[in-house]
Amino acid sequence: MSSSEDDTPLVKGRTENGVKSQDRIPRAVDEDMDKQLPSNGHVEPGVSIRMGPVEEMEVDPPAATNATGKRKARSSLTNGRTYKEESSSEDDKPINKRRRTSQQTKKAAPQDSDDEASDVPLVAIRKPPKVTAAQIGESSDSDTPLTEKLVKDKEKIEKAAAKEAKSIRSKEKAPPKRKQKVESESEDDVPLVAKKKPAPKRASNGVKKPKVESDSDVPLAKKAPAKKANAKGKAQAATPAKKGKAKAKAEQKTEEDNEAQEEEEEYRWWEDPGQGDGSKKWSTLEHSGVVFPPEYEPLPKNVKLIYDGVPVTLHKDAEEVATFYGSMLNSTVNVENPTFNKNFFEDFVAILDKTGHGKDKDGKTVKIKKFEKCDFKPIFEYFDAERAKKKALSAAEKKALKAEKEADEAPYMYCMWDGRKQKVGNFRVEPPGLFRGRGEHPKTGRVKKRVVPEQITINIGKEAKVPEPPAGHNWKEIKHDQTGTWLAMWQENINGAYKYVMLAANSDIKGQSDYKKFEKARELKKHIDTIRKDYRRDLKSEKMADRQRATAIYLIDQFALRAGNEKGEDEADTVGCCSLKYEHVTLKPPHFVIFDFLGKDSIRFYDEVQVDPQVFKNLKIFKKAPKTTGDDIFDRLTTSALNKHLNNYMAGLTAKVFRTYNASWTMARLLREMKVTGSIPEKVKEYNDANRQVAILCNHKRTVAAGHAGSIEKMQEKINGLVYQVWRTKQMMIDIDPKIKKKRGADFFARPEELDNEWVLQHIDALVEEQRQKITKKFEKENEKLKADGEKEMKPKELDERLKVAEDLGKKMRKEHKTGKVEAEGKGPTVEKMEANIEKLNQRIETMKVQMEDKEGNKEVALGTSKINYIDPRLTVVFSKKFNVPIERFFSKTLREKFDWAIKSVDQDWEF
DNA sequence: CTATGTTAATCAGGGAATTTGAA
DNA sequence: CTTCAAATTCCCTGATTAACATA
Repeated sequence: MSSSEDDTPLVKGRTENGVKSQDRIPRAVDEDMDKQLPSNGHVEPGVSIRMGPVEEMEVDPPAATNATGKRKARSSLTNGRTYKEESSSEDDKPINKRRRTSQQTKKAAPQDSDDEASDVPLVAIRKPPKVTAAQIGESSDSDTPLTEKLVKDKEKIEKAAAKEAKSIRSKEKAPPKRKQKVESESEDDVPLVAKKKPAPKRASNGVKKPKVESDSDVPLAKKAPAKKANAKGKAQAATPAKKGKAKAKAEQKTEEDNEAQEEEEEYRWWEDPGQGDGSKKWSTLEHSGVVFPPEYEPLPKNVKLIYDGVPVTLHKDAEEVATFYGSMLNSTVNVENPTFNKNFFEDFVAILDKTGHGKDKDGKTVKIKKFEKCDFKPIFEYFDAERAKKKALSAAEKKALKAEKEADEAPYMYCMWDGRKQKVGNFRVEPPGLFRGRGEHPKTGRVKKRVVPEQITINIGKEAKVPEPPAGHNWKEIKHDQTGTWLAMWQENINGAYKYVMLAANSDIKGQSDYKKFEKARELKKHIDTIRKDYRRDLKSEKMADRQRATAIYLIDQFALRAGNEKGEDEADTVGCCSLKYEHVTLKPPHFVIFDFLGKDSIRFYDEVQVDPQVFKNLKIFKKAPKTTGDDIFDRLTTSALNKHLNNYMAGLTAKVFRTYNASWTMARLLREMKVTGSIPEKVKEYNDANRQVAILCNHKRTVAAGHAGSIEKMQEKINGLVYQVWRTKQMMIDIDPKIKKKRGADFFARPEELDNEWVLQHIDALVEEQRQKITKKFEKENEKLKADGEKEMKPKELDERLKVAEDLGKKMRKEHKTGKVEAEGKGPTVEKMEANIEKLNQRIETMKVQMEDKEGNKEVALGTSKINYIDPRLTVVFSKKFNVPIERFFSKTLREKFDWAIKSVDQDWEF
């Protein structure tokens, strides 16, 4: 921690704007942040001005701390209310964020009480932009704060339990289904064997077939039986009685197959102490190179781009670009993006200029000048039809096609890495197309060119046979770089980015780095206290650079921000911690901060949090005039400086480790606190809830499904229908026993307000319509049958007759609604029976409500990313073992493969 | 800047869950 | 009313590749 270095003014400071923050924070600033500073409050580097004891710095008015203030601040949070009620923007806030706020504010331990408000005029508080409506979706949330919902989790479970239990029952009751599933599973696994089997066959015509494949294949098959007993024993041990017999058996079988294969050569690298400490990643490496996408197939003669009403013939290369666009007309995200269209058209015209423009049917040149005059519809329709054709193929044909493709690609799917067979990840060269940069990427829509072998560098063992480039071509270069983990590489034409062919996630090498990642995060545990202590101290450092750094680490640690490297002009304008700009952080006295910015992938990060008063103060300083919109908040901090500092605490510690650490730590805590006693589905739900909290912490989002609003509405309608049914049943009670009205009170029998007259009438109409539809459908079907049997059809009059049932229903219900009297239904109706019915209905209403809330709260949270990248898989394995839930409930097949090391390496006492 | 890994959302396809229909 | 199968909807997975972090 060489402070002199931190001290040095950074070249990178935003001096262009004349905005330069002072190296040191003059006391005056801290005490009176209002006071304008000279824009060049620059102090000679190296001349350390001691500003007196740190304590003095916090003697600012707000720092007149006391325990009361502290408690006050806390309590106002704990119930998650005080702040919420003040928050004018609450309704605009995404639902998951609300939960986040309440949960996270708790995290930020307030230290000093703070009446900063009096101290400084408020920085303008921005409301969250309305733009976000789409992202946020219609917050149909009631006024129930989600905090409360969290607290009510237990209740939820109980309610959900009914449903879940049902689903178990149905599962257990349906052996055929299960069997089917098992079969398909085993079928799924078989190809693993089969996949490799066709390979040798193909070798004869493929020529390229490396002997690697067959080498590994043969012994596998031979040795397999030896392991069987072992595998069987394991499978049984791991999955005690719980499982249905059929399933257990089938699974055992497939696992056998798998394990027989995998385990044969299994290298339990996580038990190998000397593993992976050098930079040399392999000694021998054999592989077959890459698969190129198919050549462009010209459109049929009758399918053409139409320009200005004229069908035009294009040169093959230009036509290909036209098809890139034409085939994606249904992708509104792109086609309606002006930048996308502009970029595409620019590149399209460039190609046309090179290859010649279009020709009409007489061979006359048609110059393509205006995007608006291009009509790609015929091309789109052609592709659409092709897609449909493919879809319409019979299952057998599809299977055959798939098998063929697999056979062709088989040689590329695996490589030999230090003699062990390993799966390759992305062995297919990315096909040409239009670049789909996310967010407002300035280059979105540009043509991503076809990659030729001459661009591709191959990395392979010295002794290995170099894969043949396609006929008539050469590789760019052959390397034998043992420090690299890639097999092939090329540079893409849009951003000049490097693309690597590497091993699959389930490979040893990837597993090892995954393992190391989590071990590193675990190691952070040992240092986190020191780090936190230090940054809290440095929040008050008199050196601007230190103070900024401390503040940044605080944010990264507390709110899981990313590091935030600087970005170039031709990239989407997104930020992380170090690149936060003036407008991304809004201060809201006394010590709330609103973050609102676009993070990685242009995903919005919006959060209102409570921060340490000193952090609040610091941010205010960092935002001080003359800084304004567009200026860096951390103008004296770079990610590399930050990481360099972190590295002092622990080798290899960087900003991103905090995300891993906090995510896994959070998960560990949640799982530890969990004492579930319920059924397996209940436990799974609990796990998922914890997973969700981590996802929220990391701000992992997904786009709201297209039909989401609709399905929520549908659910709400269903609930309302049930509520109405409850009302009807209650009236039946009166019908049976008029005296009961007095006994139970009028309130009990009142129709809930949300079901107003208009709604009821509409509801009745809907019910009637539903009935009519049903009856009509049935009628038509019967008629069809009669016709098929050669008998004469029923007359339309018959239908009318039948439809009367529906009409009668409508009449009856409208009358009920008008009079408020409902005749008791069912045989031998009694008050008790009605009560029971109501109970049942209410039960259903409750479960549906829970379901709906879950769905709503989930609509934009993606659980997968945290599960794949942030949550130490060993936590899940431990949970699975401890609570006796099969790991399959948490990890899909691919994840089980990826986390093989975790599944095999821990027992239930392991801790993160 | 270059190079190499890691993390991330999206999309299409398919399997699972649910509903519907018929016996 | 139950059961079973077909139809439909829903949701998860896996593949893809962009976008980040880091040295």
